[in-house]
Amino acid sequence: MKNDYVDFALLFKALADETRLKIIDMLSCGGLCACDILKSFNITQPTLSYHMKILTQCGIVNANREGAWMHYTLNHKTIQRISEYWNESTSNKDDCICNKCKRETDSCQ
Amino acid sequence: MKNDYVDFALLFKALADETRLKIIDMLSCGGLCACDILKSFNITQPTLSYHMKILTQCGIVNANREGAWMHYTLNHKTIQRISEYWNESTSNKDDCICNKCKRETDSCQ
DNA sequence: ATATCATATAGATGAATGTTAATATGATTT
DNA sequence: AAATCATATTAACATTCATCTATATGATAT
Repeated sequence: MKNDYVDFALLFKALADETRLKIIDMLSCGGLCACDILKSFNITQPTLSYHMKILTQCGIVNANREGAWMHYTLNHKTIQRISEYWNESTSNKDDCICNKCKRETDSCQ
Repeated sequence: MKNDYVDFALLFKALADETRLKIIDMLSCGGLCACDILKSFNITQPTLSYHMKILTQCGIVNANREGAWMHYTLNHKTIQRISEYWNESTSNKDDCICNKCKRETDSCQ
């Protein structure tokens, strides 16, 4: 349970940047290579590389080398997990953590 | 369009922290006051106040003073907006930004 | 009005983040 | 094997973030 918070905080951290949100949007109807993505931004190539690393390491984006190019696609499994987490975490549920907190004060660490 | 990225980056930034994710989870089946939330964490009262400010300022959490207490609830409108943004941004769409980028190279700033 | 309880603000601090220039690595072409 | 194109890594830097202690404010109870 606590691990969930850590894991998803990491995923949301990857989404907490305009550049990366735009990259995700750009990948939504198919893959692109780094050089194509770069054209749409006023950032240097190392900066893009840094952002792509964040997106790939947390599993939101897949990276595939195609010769000299890196081809990036969205990882829809992770995208779905984020969606599900958000829906579940923000909706009423029987085994809610808040009930637990009311019962046993120290159990929510 | 660009504003969307900035706005949602701010919302995801608010979600990019374990403590705040847990607070959201705790509020999911009803409201709580700050002092009750505080009991579940090993943080000081000012630190909690800081986190609540981040969550309320971006509109994810509602704050209502009830006498000496602050009563916090989830703002389901914002929560829904986040859900919709994520679904739309990560799914295929006709007017996708990537098509735009392919047509006119400089139009994606 | 004073004391107490609940919350907010200010200032300080160490750690993490986003960026760049410079350089390295990896793949393709000549 | 040398040159070139595409991408990654390193080191440095300014900025932002999460946290604390100390203090202030706001509300209730005595």
